Amino acid sequence: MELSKQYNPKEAEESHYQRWEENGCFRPEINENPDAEKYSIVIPPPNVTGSLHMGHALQHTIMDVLTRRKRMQGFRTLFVPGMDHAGISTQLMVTRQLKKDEGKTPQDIGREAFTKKVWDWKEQYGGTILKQIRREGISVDWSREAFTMDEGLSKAVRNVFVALYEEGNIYRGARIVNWCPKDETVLSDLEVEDKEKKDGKLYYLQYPIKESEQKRTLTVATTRPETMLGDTAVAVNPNDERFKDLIGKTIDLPLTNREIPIISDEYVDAGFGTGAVKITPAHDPNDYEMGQRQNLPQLNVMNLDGTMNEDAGEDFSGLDRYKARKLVVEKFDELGLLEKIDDYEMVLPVCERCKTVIETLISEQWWVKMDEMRDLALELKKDKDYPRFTPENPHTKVYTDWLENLRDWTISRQLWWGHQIPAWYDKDGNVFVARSKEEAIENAGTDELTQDEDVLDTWFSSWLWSFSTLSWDGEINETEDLQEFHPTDVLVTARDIIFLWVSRMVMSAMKFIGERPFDDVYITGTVLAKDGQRMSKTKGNGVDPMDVFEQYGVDATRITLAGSSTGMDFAWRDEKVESYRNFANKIWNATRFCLMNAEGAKVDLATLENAEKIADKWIISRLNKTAKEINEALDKYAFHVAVDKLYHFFWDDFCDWYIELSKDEITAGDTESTTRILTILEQSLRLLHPFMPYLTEELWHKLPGADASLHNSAYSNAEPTIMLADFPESNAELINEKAESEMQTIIELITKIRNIRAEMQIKPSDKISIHLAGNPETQNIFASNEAQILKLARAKDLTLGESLDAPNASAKGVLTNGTEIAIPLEGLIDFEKERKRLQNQINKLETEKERLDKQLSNENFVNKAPKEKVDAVRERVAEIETQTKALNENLENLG
RNA sequence: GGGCAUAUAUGUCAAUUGGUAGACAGCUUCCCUUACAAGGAAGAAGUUGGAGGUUCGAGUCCUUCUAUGCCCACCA
Repeated sequence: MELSKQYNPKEAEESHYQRWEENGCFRPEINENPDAEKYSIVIPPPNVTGSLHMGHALQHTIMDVLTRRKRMQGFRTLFVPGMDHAGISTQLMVTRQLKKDEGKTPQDIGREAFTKKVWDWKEQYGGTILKQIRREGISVDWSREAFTMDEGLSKAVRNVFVALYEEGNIYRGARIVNWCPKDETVLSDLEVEDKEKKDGKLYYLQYPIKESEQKRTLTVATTRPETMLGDTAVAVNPNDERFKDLIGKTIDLPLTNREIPIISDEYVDAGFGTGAVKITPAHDPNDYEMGQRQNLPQLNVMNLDGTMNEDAGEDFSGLDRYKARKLVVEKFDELGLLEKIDDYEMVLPVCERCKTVIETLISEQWWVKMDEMRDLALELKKDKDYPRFTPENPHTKVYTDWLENLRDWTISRQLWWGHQIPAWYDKDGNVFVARSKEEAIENAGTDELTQDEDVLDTWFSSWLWSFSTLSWDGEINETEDLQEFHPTDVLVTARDIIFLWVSRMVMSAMKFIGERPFDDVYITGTVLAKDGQRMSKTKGNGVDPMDVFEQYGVDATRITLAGSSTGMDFAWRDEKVESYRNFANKIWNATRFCLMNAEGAKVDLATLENAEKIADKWIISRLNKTAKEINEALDKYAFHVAVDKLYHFFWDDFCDWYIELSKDEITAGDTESTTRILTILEQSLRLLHPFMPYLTEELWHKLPGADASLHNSAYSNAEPTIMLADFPESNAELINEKAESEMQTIIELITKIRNIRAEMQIKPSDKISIHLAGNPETQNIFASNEAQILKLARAKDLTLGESLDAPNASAKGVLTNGTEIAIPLEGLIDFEKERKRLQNQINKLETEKERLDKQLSNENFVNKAPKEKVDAVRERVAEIETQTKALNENLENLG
């Protein structure tokens, strides 16, 4: 069988996924071991809007690496896929589409028709996402795919709502809220973003004080003059001497016919602005609170679309808020009451989705009291230390701090896309919260009921995700999946939803399941654009993972992402994927080489245990050590360490040294050697598989002897696939430090000779002679590897002895263990060049020795540092002395 | 305003508990050697942002400064 010279990812990516899926490899049921430990992960459901971005690819890769390794280790694994209906975003997008296609608004076509359109939209774009998830190669169980609007998950939402309502943890009430005038819905605090406004203004308005003889005024400063129409007081600090006499007096509020009191409140900072604050309880959160304290009336002057209402007065009613602002300022100017306008940099709250500046206003909404659930989550962290964050810092602290300051959660949204609130009203406005309309009718004793128009916040369904995806719906509370897979093992997600989602999942699971939703939380870094900026559509600096898949292959992309995953943010670089694309090609070609010579051999694990030669013992030791390091790294979520070890093991140890050292035997068809190299290759492919599933599967099937007998025992009856092969664990007995150090000496020798050849500009085609002088043990090592040394150093003969037997006209060198090297160069040697070369090496060593001598002459170091550190320095000094001595002699002998 | 993180070779990033700094890409020289030029061989390249301190020893710990980023809170 002959492989092509280059790896073509597309071929490998074409068929395997479908086969894995059809064979049930992604399902936990494939595991036949009744006692298998379980491992489960639920995917953070991507929004049905848009498509997957690099952050998804990163998270998904990491979850899949974890899952695939555990599966190979024989765990009963479940990786649940799904999507989120993403209320506001989706409604926003479909609304835009509707406007574009038909020039209509949702109201024009009505609730039913609109939601149908959203479902169509969901089918289309959701379908794209599902395709993309498949392309990523992640081993999710599609038979358990979930969507937050599914029947079961919706039932869970209703039951949770009713349960919380019945115990008084959900209530309806008018409070000050964040309102998006464009989307015309309430937003929770977490859905509001800050936006810098550089050209902001601070307006100083003079308010006339009633019954003051000299027409005194009190100046207030505001960034939102239009809200003065809703002012119901002016507040000053009680200790502010300037205004003490004014407290209790009243203001004739311009542009209105209202009279408002001047009050005192500790909240006012006398040192800021004018020291007097206009108070608008209906349109500012701080003013709202002061209003509550001081019993001030709330005057709502705004409509829900951001225009002013009748209470703003005739002149303003119906005006857009910004036009109203302009008009208020103009009128104050006309009245001679506009003191000044200052430039003022400020931060404006905007809607996270549509970026419209939000308004704060009073509105009747549904709320969840979080106190009890918050305490459950805090106790879980305090008593059991769940969930454990990676990286621990800063997430643990941020998480607990946030919980400690948690406020009630606004859960209603004025949208049509989502779970409609299970509350019904009768003619008199009495509310009946129930699991269904029938139940509500029963409770109300009438069927003249109308359901609450609003839907629930998207997060009110996704906060149940860890268990609602395992078939819990609030009626069936004990499901097999729940029993088996909850709590899940780890949640892998991005930083920005720790509060929105992670913390809420903990609270809901503690409340409704009575246990944590996951043990660990791995927070990935952000994938930044090449320029180090955040990727964004507006900047156009985004990189689409699908394009990268197309160009470099899925596997190269996956291992790039995993290799970059230190928990820190990192900038995306095409060069990085390119080097892993090359790595994939390297793996392909190494396999190609092995297969070209595999006649009569097949994978046989026994060949790992009976190695005689140093090189074999060495590579087996390296393999086992690498397996150990990879397993340890993955246990700690140190993905970059695992990738680094794999890369260097495969490329440096296996390809550059082992294949080269074994080449003669392999090409000669020595069956034991070919069997062994195939076996080591096969083990390497297994280690690589979680990162590079397609390539490794493609190659594995080409290996003779790769069949179901290599599966983990939990999968003996499954169709052969590397994804069910036993993941290599490290066998401590096969880690051989002696072989590693002997091999190191051989590598050092060959490298040294190559270095001499390069520096002395010996042509690659010129075969040299090598003279070596060293202790008997070293001589032995070299003697038993003579053929390989000759080949890799491009030499014709090797002379070994206790002392050097070579002409003066030789290039010389010395190894760390004191072994001397001479390469005769009759006529070719440039003595001046050689002298320089030797002197250079001596200088380097002496610089190092000077530093070490200084350390050793420091009594404090010798006395206080650990003995092994001191000994190591002494040993190194001894090595340097031997080497410099030999080099100096060589230098002298040059004449 | 508060909190946190980051600053290491030209670039992007690593560096387990403090033990004297590595990878990839790029660069220089040589080689199409029968797995791979998406390759092989050999190299050059860093006062670890600045300044102090603790320590026998600091990229790592402490203080401070500078720059950048993130989060939280929002004084009108």
